[in-house]
Amino acid sequence: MKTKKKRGRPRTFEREQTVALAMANYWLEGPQALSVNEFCRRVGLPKPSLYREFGGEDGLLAAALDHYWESVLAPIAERLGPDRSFDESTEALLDFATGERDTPDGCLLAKSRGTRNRLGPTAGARVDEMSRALLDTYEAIVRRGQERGVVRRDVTCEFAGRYLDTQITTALRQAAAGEDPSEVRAQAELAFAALLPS
Amino acid sequence: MKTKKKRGRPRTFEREQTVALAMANYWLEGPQALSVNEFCRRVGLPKPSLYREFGGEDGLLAAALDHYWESVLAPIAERLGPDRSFDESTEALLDFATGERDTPDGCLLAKSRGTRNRLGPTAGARVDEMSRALLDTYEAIVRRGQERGVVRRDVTCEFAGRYLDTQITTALRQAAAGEDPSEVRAQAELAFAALLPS
DNA sequence: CTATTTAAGTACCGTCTGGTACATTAAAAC
DNA sequence: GTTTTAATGTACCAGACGGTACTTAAATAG
Repeated sequence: MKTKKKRGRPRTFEREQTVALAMANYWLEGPQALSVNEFCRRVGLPKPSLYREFGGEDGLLAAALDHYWESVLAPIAERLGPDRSFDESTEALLDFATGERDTPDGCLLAKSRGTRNRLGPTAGARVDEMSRALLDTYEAIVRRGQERGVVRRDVTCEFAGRYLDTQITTALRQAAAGEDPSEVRAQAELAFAALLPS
Repeated sequence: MKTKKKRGRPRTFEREQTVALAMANYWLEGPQALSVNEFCRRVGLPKPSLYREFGGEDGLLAAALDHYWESVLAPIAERLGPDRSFDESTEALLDFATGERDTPDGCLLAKSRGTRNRLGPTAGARVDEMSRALLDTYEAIVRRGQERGVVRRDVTCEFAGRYLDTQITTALRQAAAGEDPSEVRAQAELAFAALLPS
């Protein structure tokens, strides 16, 4: 299909770049702390352009979350695949939570989950989907660990998956709050140790 | 000393009652979610009275936090005294975090800590003091547990105290988010198990 | 050329926020 | 009585918020 020329004024709006900027800004400050006004001011974008493209604050955050999933979380989740051991997987998760990075501290999804009930319907639904996908990943990690005998079997993998989720979320929150990464990591490792066979 | 009569119009403002209402409302909704306007509207209090008594939002929250400490946390902390075993202490903490109550879910101090950097100077200082006092309590609980051999000795009691604080804060946050109390309790108990001797 | 279509961007809307000026009221002091 | 003091409460402030009407600009269609 040929891209037939459109009729009106040509678009100068760069959607991808705007979404990336939205992700970076929401990531840095948290969804509740960044206003539409402030974001438009920062990136030099007229508000009507934003509203035409994203429908409003809810749509902008949803687009930012989608981009965050595609560019940050999905690649990490993939690398937690079945060829990795339980220890390697938890190690990788802790690296993400507390490692040195050029990106903001913490996790955009974790910050969004922290204010879940103050999100719009679209962004809220995205958060729920992604949380569900993460939980499934954690559950699979635990299940493989149980099969290989490195995770205790007297808890269900669903429960242990939720426990893993809770502990990682906690570590991400601490990292975002600026706590000492080595302290955060040590506490998380202690929490993970509760999953080992007794 | 005799209470000599004051000169101007007599005061009808009830400070204690207002502080109690402020505590209840901040507890229920979180410090960031309750505006001065909304609070005054709810309790039928003119804003100038509030500003004369508390100086502003910061002072009101600080007063509410003081009241919370005196009426809620200090009585609990006292009951965690040296006559209690480690298990009894953690049990009592979990009861506070997840038990049935007539008060709001979660903990006003925990909610305030979650938004520490958006607090005013006075309320922020109160939060820091109370957090410090809690940490000391947790550390003492761990130390007694170590002395009695029910807590592993290969971690410092400072570190284990911070770990306890992290886990209790997490449980309180989950409870405030409306998660199933038995699930919250089970996860916290698993996390506490990491402190037992191996 | 003119008409039409589409995007860009100024300038505004109503609502809420934390905070306050000021007129009013009720007591004690004289 | 009048004056003085201190509390009350209406009515306001400037600024920020999410969102939008409308003018202007830039392209194609005829």
